[in-house]
Amino acid sequence: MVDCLNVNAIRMRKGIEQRIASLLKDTKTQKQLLQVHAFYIKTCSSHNRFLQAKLLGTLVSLPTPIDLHYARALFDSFPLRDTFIWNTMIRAYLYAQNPQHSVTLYFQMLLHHDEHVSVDSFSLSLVFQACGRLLDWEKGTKIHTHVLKLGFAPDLFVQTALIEMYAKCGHLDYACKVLDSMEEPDLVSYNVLLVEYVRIGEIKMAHQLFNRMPQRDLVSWNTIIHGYASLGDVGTAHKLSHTDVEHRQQSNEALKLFHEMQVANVVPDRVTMLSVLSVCASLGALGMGKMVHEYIERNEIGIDMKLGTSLLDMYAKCGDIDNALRMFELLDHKDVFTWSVMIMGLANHGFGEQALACFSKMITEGIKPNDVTFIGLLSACSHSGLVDKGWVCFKSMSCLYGFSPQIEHYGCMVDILGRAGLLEEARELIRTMPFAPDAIVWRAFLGACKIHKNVDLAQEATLNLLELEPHIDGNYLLLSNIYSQAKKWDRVVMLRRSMKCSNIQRVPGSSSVEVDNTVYEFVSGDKSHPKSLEIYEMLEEVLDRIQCAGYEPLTTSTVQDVDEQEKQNALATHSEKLAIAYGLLTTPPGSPIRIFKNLRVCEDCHLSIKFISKVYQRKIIVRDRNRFHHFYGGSCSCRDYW
DNA sequence: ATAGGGTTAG
Repeated sequence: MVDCLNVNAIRMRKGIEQRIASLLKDTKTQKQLLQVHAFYIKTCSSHNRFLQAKLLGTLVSLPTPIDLHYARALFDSFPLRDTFIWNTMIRAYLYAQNPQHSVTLYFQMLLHHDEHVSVDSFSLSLVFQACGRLLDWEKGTKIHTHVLKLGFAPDLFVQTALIEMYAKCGHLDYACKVLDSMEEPDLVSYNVLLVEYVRIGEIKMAHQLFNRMPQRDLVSWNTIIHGYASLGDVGTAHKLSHTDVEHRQQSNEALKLFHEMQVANVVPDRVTMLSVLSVCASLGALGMGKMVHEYIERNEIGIDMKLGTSLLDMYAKCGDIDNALRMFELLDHKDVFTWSVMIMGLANHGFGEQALACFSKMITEGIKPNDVTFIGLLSACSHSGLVDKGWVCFKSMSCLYGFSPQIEHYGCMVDILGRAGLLEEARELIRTMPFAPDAIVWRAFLGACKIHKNVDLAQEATLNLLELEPHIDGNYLLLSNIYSQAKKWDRVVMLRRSMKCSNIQRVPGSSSVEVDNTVYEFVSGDKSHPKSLEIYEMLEEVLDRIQCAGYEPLTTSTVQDVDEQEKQNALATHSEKLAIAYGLLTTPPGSPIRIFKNLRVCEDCHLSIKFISKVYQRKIIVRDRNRFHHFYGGSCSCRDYW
């Protein structure tokens, strides 16, 4: 009789345990887990280590962020904790962005060997990941000695974690040593090192490693392509002070690798698409970007938030703001990235009011802005001349949203004020802001001095700018422009001379135009195109026709004191005019022409493109260094405010 | 159990 009861009790208990285990399998949120936990406490009179481990393990593996206090309470409530449970808690801290606690717990674990808890290869690889994230090389090295003492040196996962730890802490040499010492490194061991090379921008080292890898998988290809793509992006690579040409080379290398990857029969996925789209965005290659979009649709790669944001960004940066807006509307889920990209896109196209409206809508929908969102907003105000609204944004940033403005935000404000002609106010802001002004701030101010023809303020700004960036030709040219506007030719000559003395190379202005998915590039006076003759004939026709319509060359925007005819000749063959002539020649009437210029458009080109858009009835979209100009029917979307 | 992804001033 007694035996029979026991058997039934055991059966029942087993049934409940199975029920709990299967409930845990379907647990998706912390709330659900709390319910299962409550059920466990109510029904399981005795402790079950297996189920406890499962409870904690499920909690830690939830796709949503978890409450670490609850996880820890769960962990502390277990009377007997085995290695697996300890490891799970270490993992919980690691995943919840609290690696410091992972390390602490690891050391506590070492002290608990009386409970027959012993560190294993899982504990070690987790704690190395934690050290890596903390950049704590000293602890990492110390724990490295545990590996040797405990005999885990040959473990593949431990070795891989060691590589990552050393690499993240900046000791690439040690990381390489570990890799070289491995008898059978697998793909992941190589990939973690590859990722770290790319992260620190060591693309050459990354590529060398990539070349000597015994095999390459999707992650390897995506990593190296991403490496080139991110270096090719002017925004991120500025810190590394690469030139435009280098950016372009890196972008093209990314595209080349994308091609090689397909030749190697590795099927690109959404991650690959993100890199390729960012390359299209930075090159301004709309045709290529559209092809990527089609590829995504054809291969049924779902457009999630990240991919959608990337597509949106590509369209905006390639000048196709309509498709950018369409993409934005199509997305069901938008986060602060998506909204910020849209705001920035509208800002760069000169749609200031729409950018502000977009921000309001974002707030209504409960999305919290971040510091980047405010860069977009302020830049919208600056491109559209919205001074008061700019101040409101700037002030609301700290008052309403709790951000303290960074130098980028001050830079935008300086630009807003300066462009609007409030030079003294801009100068005062530079003086009082809590940052030492950087080159970008001075350049913005100097640009404003140029627009408003203030030689005195320009001079002071230039001294500061040249101290910070003595090797950038554009800085000299900016001042040279200001001098020549004021007809101070002796100063212009002086500047030229000092440029020559310092051996500063001029970056030539160049413009490109995409025809049939091929990008053609022109420099000023370019005769290298096979159809050069036709292009110049076209250009002559264009100049004739716009002159009939009232265009007069703005020779004041030339930088040399030569005679009027020479000035006109120099202006007439500016790269953007050549690119447009080629566009008119090769694209069907009525179709839009998209031009990309590496520098800012000069005033004469801006004026003549307005006329061309009217005479030839074309939409002409120009992306210059700063923003987009949409020319149509004789006027420009910037309303001459740039 | 370890590896890869989207926004940033002119």
